[in-house]
Amino acid sequence: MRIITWNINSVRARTNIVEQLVKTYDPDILCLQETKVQDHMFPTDFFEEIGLPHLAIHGQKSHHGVATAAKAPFEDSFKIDWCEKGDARHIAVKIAGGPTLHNFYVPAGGDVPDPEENDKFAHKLQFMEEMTAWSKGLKEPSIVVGDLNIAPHPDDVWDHKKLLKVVSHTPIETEGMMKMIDAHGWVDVMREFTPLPEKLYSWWSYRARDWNAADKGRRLDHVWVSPSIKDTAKHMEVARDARGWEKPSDHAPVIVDFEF
Amino acid sequence: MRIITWNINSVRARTNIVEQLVKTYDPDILCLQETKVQDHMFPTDFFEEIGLPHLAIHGQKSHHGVATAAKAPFEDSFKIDWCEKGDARHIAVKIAGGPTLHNFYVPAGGDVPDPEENDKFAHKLQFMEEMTAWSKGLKEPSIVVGDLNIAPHPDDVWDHKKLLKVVSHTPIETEGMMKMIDAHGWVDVMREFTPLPEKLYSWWSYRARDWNAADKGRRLDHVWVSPSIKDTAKHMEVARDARGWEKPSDHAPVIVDFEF
DNA sequence: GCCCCAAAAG
DNA sequence: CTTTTGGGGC
Repeated sequence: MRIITWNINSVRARTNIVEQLVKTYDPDILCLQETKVQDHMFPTDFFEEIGLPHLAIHGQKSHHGVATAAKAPFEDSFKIDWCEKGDARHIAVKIAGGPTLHNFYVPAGGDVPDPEENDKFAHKLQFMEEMTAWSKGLKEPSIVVGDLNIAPHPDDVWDHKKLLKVVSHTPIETEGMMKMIDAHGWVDVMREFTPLPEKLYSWWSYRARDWNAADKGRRLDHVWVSPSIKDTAKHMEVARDARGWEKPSDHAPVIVDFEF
Repeated sequence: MRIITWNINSVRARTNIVEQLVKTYDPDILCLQETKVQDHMFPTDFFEEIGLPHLAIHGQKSHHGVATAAKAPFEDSFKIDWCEKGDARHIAVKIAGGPTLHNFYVPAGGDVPDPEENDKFAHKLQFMEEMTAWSKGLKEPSIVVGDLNIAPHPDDVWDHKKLLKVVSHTPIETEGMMKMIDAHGWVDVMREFTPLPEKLYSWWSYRARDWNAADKGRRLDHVWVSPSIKDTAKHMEVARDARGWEKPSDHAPVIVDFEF
């Protein structure tokens, strides 16, 4: 079973590359973030046409929004309202004969890494705290995927020192993420297959002139599994080629194959 | 010598179909209206690549804008500032070994066909008056092309009666256009090749569900020549197919072949 | 409908 | 750099 997670940066503006991803990498389940579309305007017909007719979507106008699309029906699906903000940042599905799959879009956190001065950063930290508490209490085997907007390790960014004061790689965020991982014993699947200290990125800014040559990337996207199902993950790759497709997202898809 | 006039509704948003037009219909001179781009941002490289490297452009930010592109150099080019508004609505070129070619974008005129209530309609009427006076004084053989935003004859619109109170087909506009034609003795080339009462359109609204089947068109685009060079026009067609291309303009190109 | 622009957001 | 929105224009 192949699961792909991808921050698509508007699903309606990028049906072309979603189709290209599905044709090229053939996911069984596709988890999207930043769909930027209300549920009643979601392109359901398109997902049917590309062979992923089963949808669990949680969207809002303009911002955020997540969607999980699959070849086969889910046993169940539900949303969690993190920070009681009504934001569309999470959707969970129960995979038939498999674990529960949580699709997250964690707040980016704005520019200033100070919760006193920047409400968006405070929101990001509170979101992580709630995820940490939730991780601690979580009993059933689960998968967390999505854009968590934090690159936790020095080798998850192109320049550790330069990024220590840049939101996504500040100590309060990276240490918070490690606490969240410890709270459940989450297994960082990407790093199981590409161990430290190898560089590993999933995001390259639109603003860079030549993103590929400059390679100033960050690993903002993640796939975590409960320790009890660690060995079900058989393969991982970052589909870096998709970052170079026509009208790309600034994120690359992360692909993981499981055997449940 | 093939001349094509086309309201392109943003030249930068439609380089694809400009290329398709050039490949399909191979104009020697292409006159565009509503280029919507300042001169320093005009896609000159693109026009070089498609074989029309010689440019006379008159643009402004956001609105209006005309451009005349050709395979061969012009002998001269100049602009006229109609109504002293500084609008980019005209560019003229002297064709080597041929007449002077005037490329116009006449004001659309807003919604309410009353010059007292609607400044845009007053502007349109004043523009026509200035063009009429200019036509009267014009000595050298000339060609006028462009989006004149008036469909003068009953068979230039899909429903004459329904459009009598709709800007582009009101009596004050259609009669004004006939006066302008008389002022110079302009020969309406499109109607030489497709005589009344045959229906002839060059524009179909974006808002129509199925523009082709409904066929609620108007002839807003024109090609006129001085009476002395009437017989140099050898062929005319409206490239209606272009209205159905990918991301179309709401206007179709008008093609005229000349032998100077 | 579809273009432009200006803001806000990433 | 790229997306969204809402307003203006046609």
